[in-house]
Amino acid sequence: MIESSDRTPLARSFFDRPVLDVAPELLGRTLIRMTEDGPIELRLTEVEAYAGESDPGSHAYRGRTARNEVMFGPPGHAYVYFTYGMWHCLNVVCGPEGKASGILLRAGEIQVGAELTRRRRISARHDKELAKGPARLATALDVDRALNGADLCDGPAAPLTLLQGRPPSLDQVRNGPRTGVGGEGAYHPWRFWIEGDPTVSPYRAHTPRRRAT
DNA sequence: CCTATGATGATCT
DNA sequence: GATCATCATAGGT
Repeated sequence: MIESSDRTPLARSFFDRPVLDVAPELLGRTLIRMTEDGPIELRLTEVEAYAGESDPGSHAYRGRTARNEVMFGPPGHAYVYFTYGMWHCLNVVCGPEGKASGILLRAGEIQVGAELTRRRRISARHDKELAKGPARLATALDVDRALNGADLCDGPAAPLTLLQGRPPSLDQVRNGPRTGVGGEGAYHPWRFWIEGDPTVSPYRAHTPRRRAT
């Protein structure tokens, strides 16, 4: 009974709520990535909410574009973007359809398939670093823009699925400012993590780029 | 442990 | 042309 419940994908209605309600409840959930070499399972320990057109930190702040259109679509799908010329990041769309949103999956603990992730994460010195940071998480799970728009509620055989997992007790959930997000009005305490978990990434304040010479 | 910096390209102005 | 929801590395403490 408990076993079968653990393998149940999160219902789409779980995501069809405001991001700030969904984000803390994603902690402890299991993300399954089905690869050609086998499944990888990760327990989410850190996420960050982006509230769409009203949020200066959000990719959707300036309205709908080709890149961010998935953020405006139905909840329970993946929004994947490419950044800094090298990295991918994975978000979950939630909220009512038509209202842009995203929750950045920032870190997690690899529970199944660690040997598959180590191939892509050569520089990780400890397994706790395999998915410690959003681009590391995407790299470990072999996520790129081919998965942009993927349905996360389609069952464990799909390329990407969110399961119910093992949520932490509420007194272990913390929140604080978002990492690396700058700009006027962008400072909201919308980063959520499991306190004391060794896979949570270190906080980094936003630092403006130096101008090119 | 820490901070500073270069890598690399899509996106938007 | 500037910005960007980042990471790995080098070198100092």
